[in-house]
Amino acid sequence: MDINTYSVLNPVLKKVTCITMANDLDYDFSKIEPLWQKRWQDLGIYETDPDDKRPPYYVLCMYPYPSGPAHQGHVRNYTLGDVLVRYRRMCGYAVLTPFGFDSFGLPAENAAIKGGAHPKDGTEARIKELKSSVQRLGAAYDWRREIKSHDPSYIKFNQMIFTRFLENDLAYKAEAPVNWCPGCKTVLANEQVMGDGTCERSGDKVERKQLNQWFFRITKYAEELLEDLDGLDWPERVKIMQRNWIGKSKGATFKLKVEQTDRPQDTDGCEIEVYTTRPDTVFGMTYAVLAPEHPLVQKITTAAQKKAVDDLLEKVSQSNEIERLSGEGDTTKRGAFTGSYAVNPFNSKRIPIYIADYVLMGYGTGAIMAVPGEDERDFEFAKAHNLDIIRTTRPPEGHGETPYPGPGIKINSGFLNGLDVDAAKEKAAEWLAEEGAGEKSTQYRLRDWLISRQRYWGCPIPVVYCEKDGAVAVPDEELPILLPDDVEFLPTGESPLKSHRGFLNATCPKCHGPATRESDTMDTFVDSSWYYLRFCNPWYDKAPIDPEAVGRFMPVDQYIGGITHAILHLLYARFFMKALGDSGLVPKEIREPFAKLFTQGMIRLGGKAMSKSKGNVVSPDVYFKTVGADALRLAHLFFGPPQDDVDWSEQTDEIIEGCSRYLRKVWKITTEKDPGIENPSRNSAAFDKKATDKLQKVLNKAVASVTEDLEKYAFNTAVSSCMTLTNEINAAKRSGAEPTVIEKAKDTLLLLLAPLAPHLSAEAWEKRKGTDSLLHAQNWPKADPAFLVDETVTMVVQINGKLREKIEVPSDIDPSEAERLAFDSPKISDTVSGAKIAKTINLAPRLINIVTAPE
RNA sequence: GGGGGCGUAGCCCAAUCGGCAGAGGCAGGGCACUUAAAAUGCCUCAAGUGAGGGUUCGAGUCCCUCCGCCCCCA
Repeated sequence: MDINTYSVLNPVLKKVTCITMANDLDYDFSKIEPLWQKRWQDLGIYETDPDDKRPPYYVLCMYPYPSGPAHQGHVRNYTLGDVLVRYRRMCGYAVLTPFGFDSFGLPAENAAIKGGAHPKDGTEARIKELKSSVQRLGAAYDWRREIKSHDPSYIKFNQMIFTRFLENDLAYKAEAPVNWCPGCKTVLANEQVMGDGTCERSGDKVERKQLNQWFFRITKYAEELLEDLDGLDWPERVKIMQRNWIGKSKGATFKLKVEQTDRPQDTDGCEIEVYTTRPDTVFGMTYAVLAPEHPLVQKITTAAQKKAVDDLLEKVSQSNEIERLSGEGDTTKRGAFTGSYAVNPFNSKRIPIYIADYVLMGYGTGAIMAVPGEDERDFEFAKAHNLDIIRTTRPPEGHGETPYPGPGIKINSGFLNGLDVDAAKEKAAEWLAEEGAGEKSTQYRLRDWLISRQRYWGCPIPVVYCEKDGAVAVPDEELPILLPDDVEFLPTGESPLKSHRGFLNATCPKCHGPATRESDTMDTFVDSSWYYLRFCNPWYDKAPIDPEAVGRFMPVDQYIGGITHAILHLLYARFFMKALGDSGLVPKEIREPFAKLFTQGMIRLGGKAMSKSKGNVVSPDVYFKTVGADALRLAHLFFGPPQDDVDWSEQTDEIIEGCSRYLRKVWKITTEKDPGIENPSRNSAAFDKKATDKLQKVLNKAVASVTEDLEKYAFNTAVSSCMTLTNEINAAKRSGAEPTVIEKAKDTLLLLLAPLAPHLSAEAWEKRKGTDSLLHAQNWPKADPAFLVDETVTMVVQINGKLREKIEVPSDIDPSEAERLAFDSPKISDTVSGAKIAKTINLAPRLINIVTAPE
């Protein structure tokens, strides 16, 4: 036996961790693991074809961005997926287990700007690294199906989908405010804007700017996206996040006439449409507020107020939404009077019109009626600007001066007086409809999906602009539009496509005149919104998606990924499923892509999620070398419930070492020669019956509980059950249990470990059964129910809920007999004698609780 | 500010429907093996469940309040 100590310098913990291991010459994981990885690949046992007769089962881990070698977050994700793949395969399913790379995206381009490799070369190198760590982990994939977003064929079909969306009015171009960094001269995604409103790269103050951009009409599906959540087997918190994101609210819209301006000729007949979720509070409206971006602002601002309004507009243009809605800062400086008034249609009262930063143009109508008596923010604003405050709901006793948004009886509300809030909402909406002044209205917070990116490393949007025909889609036969390779990456912030003549010069498909190509590329969320469909048949060349293969494999039976994608990716993919169906690209019946979702917990280090961008990555490589992939995988499963976060620390290294130790123990037990088997002269009568029975019981219970645990993804307890069985095999050997049963227990242990520690169990199995028998092609073991029930159980006897006695009773004991036994036992009879018994809770054979009556 | 989650031995975590607080691991202690150590095997130690209140015959589990940590939205 060799002993090696490896020193591991953990760059973030700034600490040297020693991993000590003994190399049992037989269990040489560094040889076994690559060998089995190659064998599974060569045998193709995880390759599934459409004509497979077994029932299909689609397991998918989220499409990773190739950021280089894997880190522990990847390890966890692919380990969870692989356990399910191998388990379902042993249960008799034709498992579809593809893998691919979300290979477009900003980091590769930023690296090129900083003087690194061309995004294409850099990305391909990163893919190689990630793929190699994933393969070294031993996760089973059908690599024939590999997809990369930047493959010309994927680009072609991505562009085709865009064209179909354009034809079906699901894609359109419009002006939209974007985050603009004046330093980088580029548009930023929301997540690139820091909390204080500065650019994450240059630190410049981010501005809002209007740009003409491409959108996908996801709002068309707002209601369906909301309703279909109910039928999904997803974590409730993800569904809640999506519901909140879609943000459905019911209310009413109505118009306020604008009056008393200093330019009546401009504003005559001018109206402001407002949206409210509380039409019952209309009589409490004491002012109205427009968003600073509202088109009527300039028109209704009087000469006297112009300076105040312009100052506010200037201030607002420099702040982002988070600042605007945060409620911090001096409220008096966050709004300005326009000098004009509006008329409340309910009571014909004249109210002042303000503009304020807390009203956003993108939500509702961009204008609100302000009810400071019932709304916190309106209240603050009214106080600061000395505006009237009228209550319209009677607050509970002792509520004080503050606004009261809750339920109650309407007051100060004309014809709504005396009604409760809900009835008043209805009645106010009815009144609006009768008067023709407004109507009931449902609003969604969800906005259309802006897919334009002023960047190089993404899928080009297949459109050309022609002086005569305007924006024209590139015909399918001219696709793909590929990115030119001969570009320079300069830190100007401008996409190199914008100045690449060869790329920009195009011919209009309609008039064949000169045209300019669109230089924006697509958001990478587009690529990841349909890759799971392409996986069903990645060889299909007639269309982006093979409807037949999709019909067979979709929806994804188990989708696995991080909670970080709870909103955007999952919502976009759900939208795509519906939009692709309505565009005729997939069968219309499949409306949801992911039947079941599992969100794994984060791996954290230094309080942050482990990721390359945060610079706190711990590579699995050192563990592959020191303890092997199986031990690392087992530890990831054993850390705790897979949905919980894990803090990477010295403790995790200790757990990994413990798992390594455990696997060496398994190897020793399952591969050693047992003398009992070799010596046929010993007959079964000589063996310890009790120890044999005990092993049978533990063995079958382990099968039952591991199966149950795998079904509910309690991998930590599944590992624990395997450890219990292992310990029991050792105990059974010591106490002389029947060798045939011991050998059966060893076989079973390997079967149970097959999904969890695949390499070791496969090798040990082969040593036991010969090269013709492949562990991972075996059937999943079944527990014999005869061994799952115990003949006797320990019955607990309580007095007033406190444990007083334990009695061993037959498990099928008659309840009255059990009660008699309980009362007859000395400890109980001593305590209870003389006391009055109020009642007895009889849960024989598990528990009896005797409740005494107070004296 | 709103929404969601978590809190059990020194540590990571178990605990079906509310029914004996402990399955497993790490660390600690002891024993065996060894010239010795490592490795291995066996044995052993440990909290009353963040705090307070409520419901109940019985609460880690259900309800309320508070504390601490994390995530999402604003």
